[in-house]
Amino acid sequence: MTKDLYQQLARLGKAAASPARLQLLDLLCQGPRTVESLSNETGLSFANASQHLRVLYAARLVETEKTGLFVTYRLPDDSVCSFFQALRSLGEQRLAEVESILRQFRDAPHSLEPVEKRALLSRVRKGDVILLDVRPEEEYRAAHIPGAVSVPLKHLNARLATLPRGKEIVAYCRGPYCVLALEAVRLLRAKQFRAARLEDGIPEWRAQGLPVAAGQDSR
Amino acid sequence: MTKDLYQQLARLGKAAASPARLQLLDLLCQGPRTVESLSNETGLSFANASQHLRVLYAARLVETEKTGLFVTYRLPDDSVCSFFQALRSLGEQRLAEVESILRQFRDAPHSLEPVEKRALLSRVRKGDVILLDVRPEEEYRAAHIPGAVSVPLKHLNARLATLPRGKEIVAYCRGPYCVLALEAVRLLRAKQFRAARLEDGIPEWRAQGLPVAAGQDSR
DNA sequence: GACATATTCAACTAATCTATTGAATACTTG
DNA sequence: CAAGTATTCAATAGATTAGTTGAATATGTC
Repeated sequence: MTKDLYQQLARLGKAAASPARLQLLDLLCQGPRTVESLSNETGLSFANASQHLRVLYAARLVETEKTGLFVTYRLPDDSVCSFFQALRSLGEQRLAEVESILRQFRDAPHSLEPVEKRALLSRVRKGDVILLDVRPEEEYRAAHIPGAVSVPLKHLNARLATLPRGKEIVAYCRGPYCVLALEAVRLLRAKQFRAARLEDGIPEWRAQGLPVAAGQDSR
Repeated sequence: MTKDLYQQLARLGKAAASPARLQLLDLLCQGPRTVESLSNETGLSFANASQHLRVLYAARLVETEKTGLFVTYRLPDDSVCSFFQALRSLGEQRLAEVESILRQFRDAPHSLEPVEKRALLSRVRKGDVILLDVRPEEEYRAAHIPGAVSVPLKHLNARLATLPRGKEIVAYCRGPYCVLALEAVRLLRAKQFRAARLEDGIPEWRAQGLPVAAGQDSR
């Protein structure tokens, strides 16, 4: 009977055994997306992305919703993202290569200290700090830190004029291993803005019991 | 750079993609063991068990220690067992087949209600309840619930005479999916003992912050 | 109904994985 | 040093997986 258990759990292990599928899961942690969007974001060919999504679907790790021509893939509940984070945590503890990658992110200049996150929220509410969400807007709409402004990295240059120079700017993206916020901070500081990177993405933020909003930018 | 991350995490996924390796990890959660012991307990051939252990070693999920002819495999730290439990938890939430297996265990007669575990400890200390650890003795020595008596299932019949009839007996083994305690309870009740099964194994017990002892039975 | 679009399927090739078998290695014992 | 024991390695065959290519399917538009 317990052979069955290991057989079933191995289904999940197999689903997690491909770099492509892990990247898809990581993206879906930020919010639901279509196959086209996932293909674009990951660089996988269309057919290949679809194939991997079917594998994840067979393992019950994703759900689908069809709207007209478009199929939207989403994570069925938090357990899948929690599992992805457990896998990543294990990697951080057991694999020097993962620790090294994380170290590179953390040693990058202008990373926010692991400050009390609620203090950050408070300063954002007071207007003392501008919080930028530099992910693609569909991810912002799915979930974002309250008070954050959506300025996708690819639009950052065009939006610089709208950013106040006198205030500190904190940028975040998909989490500890995402380069978007690093890039944004680099760009902002090159233009003499005071900027820093927040390591947390939405899943990490949510896991700490911190508040999360959704929908359009309320500005 | 983040492609690297997924590549590295996929190493861990691949290690977890085999039923045989998951069973080995599950056993090692109970304590260190030799190849021979692992082979016997899992039913894998010697060479096959060794091969899978080498894969786990390459993924940095196990460590080895050689003593004379014998190689002892162990989990390097709690993160590996925590990951196994995260995988199992995901299975419980996402796979009907895993939920069904768990249901079969929970619906078995004479399973202890998820009672306050500290109350159980108290009653064991008072001598009101006899707590039996029915795993192989080497697992008991590695770690056990304080106050538990080691009576491996295969020796239970021979040890019946030493068990008091007037007291309640609670048996536990490797965790929610282990049949040893179910079998022990069945046997005990057939001989008119008052017996029940505790679902928790040592990893589950430890994860709840409950105390764990190690070494020989102190009776 | 033809055409366009989004997605999935099927077939193929190459790579990877699993279990077995027999050999090799490392260590112990007499 | 030979023999025994525990473990790992290498080779093999068969099974499974990954990515590509082209076809098929489902839906929308005109």
